[in-house]
Amino acid sequence: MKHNSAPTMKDVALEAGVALGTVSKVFNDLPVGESYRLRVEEAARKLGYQVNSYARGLKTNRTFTVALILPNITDPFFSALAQGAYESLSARQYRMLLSLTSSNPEAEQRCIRMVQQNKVDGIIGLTYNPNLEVDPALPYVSIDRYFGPNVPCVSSDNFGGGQMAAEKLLELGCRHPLFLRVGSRVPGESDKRGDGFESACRRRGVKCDSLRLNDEDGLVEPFRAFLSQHMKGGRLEYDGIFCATDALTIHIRGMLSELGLRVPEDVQLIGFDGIRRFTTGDLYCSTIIQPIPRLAETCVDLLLREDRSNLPRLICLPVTYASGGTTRE
Amino acid sequence: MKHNSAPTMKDVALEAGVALGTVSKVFNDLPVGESYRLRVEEAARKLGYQVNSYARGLKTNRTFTVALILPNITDPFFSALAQGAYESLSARQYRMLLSLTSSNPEAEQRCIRMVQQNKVDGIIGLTYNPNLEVDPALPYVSIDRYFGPNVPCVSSDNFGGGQMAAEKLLELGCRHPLFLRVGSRVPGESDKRGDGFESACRRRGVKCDSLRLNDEDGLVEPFRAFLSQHMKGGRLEYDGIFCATDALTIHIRGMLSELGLRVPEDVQLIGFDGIRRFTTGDLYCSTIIQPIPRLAETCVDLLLREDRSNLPRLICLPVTYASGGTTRE
DNA sequence: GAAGAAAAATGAAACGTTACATTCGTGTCG
DNA sequence: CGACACGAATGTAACGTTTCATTTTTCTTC
Repeated sequence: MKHNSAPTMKDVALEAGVALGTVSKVFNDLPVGESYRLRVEEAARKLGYQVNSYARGLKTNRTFTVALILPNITDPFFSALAQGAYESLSARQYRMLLSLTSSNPEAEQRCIRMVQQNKVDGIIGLTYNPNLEVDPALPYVSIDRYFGPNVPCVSSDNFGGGQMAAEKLLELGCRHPLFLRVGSRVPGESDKRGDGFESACRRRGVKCDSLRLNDEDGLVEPFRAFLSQHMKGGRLEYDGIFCATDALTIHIRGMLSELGLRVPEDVQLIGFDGIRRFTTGDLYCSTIIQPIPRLAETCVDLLLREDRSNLPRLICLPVTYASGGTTRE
Repeated sequence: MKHNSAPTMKDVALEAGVALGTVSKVFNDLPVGESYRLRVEEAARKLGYQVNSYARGLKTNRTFTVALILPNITDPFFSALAQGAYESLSARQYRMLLSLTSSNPEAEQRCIRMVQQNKVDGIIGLTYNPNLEVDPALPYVSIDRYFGPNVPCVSSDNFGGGQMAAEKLLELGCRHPLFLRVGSRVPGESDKRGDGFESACRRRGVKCDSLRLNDEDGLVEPFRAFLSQHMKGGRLEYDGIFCATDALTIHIRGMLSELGLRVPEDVQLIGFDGIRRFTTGDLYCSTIIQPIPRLAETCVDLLLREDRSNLPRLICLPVTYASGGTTRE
């Protein structure tokens, strides 16, 4: 043993008494005479050889690494997405580079740049920056945000989910539905939740109000103000609220009960996402469930598709409704 | 423009009319004449050049990438850890490769192998496999599991936290404490929680029972059986339970209330971890809080320390107690 | 058994960097 | 005014792979 540094293919070739190219073939599962393969494998084991994927990546321009860009990893929706993406990727022998942006457009751009330097094979991104610059040669799949015809976008059926929420609420006896969302910086596919909700109400001939809370102002005060405006004789004008996310639903439920309004007796609530409780795994509220693992898997499938000539522009995955105690059923 | 492939340093050098080495210096912040630097930067911008970190990694043996190995990313404790690790790493311009193992020893070994191939600069691992083979030349920091004198282990002060729980429970009037854990495959630092608890009880002259639930059998039935054995005239023999994790605490609280036992009136509960609720951010239960961001930051610090000659063997970070409604205070 | 074809192993070139030994140019001092 | 020294740019040799044009071996067939 001469060097104390990591053994290379050359060392293995020397040890096994074969040529460099032969060693390469063995580690790439290319046809090699059985006796050679055995000798090489033996030598590699003895030396503790491991392929250097940086050298390999340099030569082949494939790194078997995909970057996942998310706002954060603590939000259960994002962590479920990451878990799903990891599982789909590792099933195909891919590694996952995780980048977190705090929903900050500059951080998003920095991530993209950093990740492009790293020469990943593709990016799955859930980003808000409206004018991200990303190398068009690098496969990119966007979650929940449509960038244009040459970047596939994967999302749940937000419109359909909104309709579903409306129909459920009406079916459960609501007469005055309200749609509630917190204002996001930038339009995304999830805005269609409200569109679907309103469309279904209209079709059923029910008037539907909507309120957009500004998260910079804090949710609490503006919502209180809104509520007091819409109280008539101690009762809330609205008897059903569709909230754009489960997180919002939880907040709203808290605020309603502080004001003495009972859920679901006085007001029924439906959320969106299908986030589940830590350890018990049950839902926080009645909600439209996004198929998170399928969402992640679809992203990976699309990203790693061999034939990239005819990719779908926008994929909407079906959602389902489930009761979680904030509706009367 | 000749190639349609990504521009290289050679292209930049050609465009700027300087030598290859000069371009390299510019991108490594080495001293270069100002006029040259400007020319190179201009050319790079024009061509859209980005450093190829695979080529760089091959040459320098540094990749500015660290692997984080966790059982999963959906458990809030792990995702908080990942978030903290990401923040500490990205502050130092490092990228994070995430590997998930499902606590499966073979998956753990596969991860290590895969990650070693990828020539990361170091590994932060929260693993259970007792005989992991990891390249001793590769910096490794273990979370919560002591591997030996040459692998630094970062954990919370589990023993101290256990003591703290005992003291709190006794102070709040408990006379018959119980320690509850679910059996993990392999010993880790977190086992000391029970040791600390028992030691503090002993010192105060209080008898302390302990129960180890086997998670393969399911928690529910064995715990029910245990409870019924320890009921005396409709009252539980134990008036305070220290659960080894918050997750367990939540389960236990559910089972107790199903049996008509009130928390905290009849039984007080203290958990461990300091997991916080989705969106509201408050605690699930009275608990010993682990300083998760500091835990993560410490791992990164230790891993990226220049001088690796004199690393601490075992670091215990201080924990704190906070009430979360499952104790009487 | 020799010649030719097919199959398989070989080894050199290239991938895009960095690092180092060279060369070049400028300014200083005798 | 020439020689020297110093700083700065240059260009080449690695880094550890893959790939492909060669060479070598093996097998057919007459």
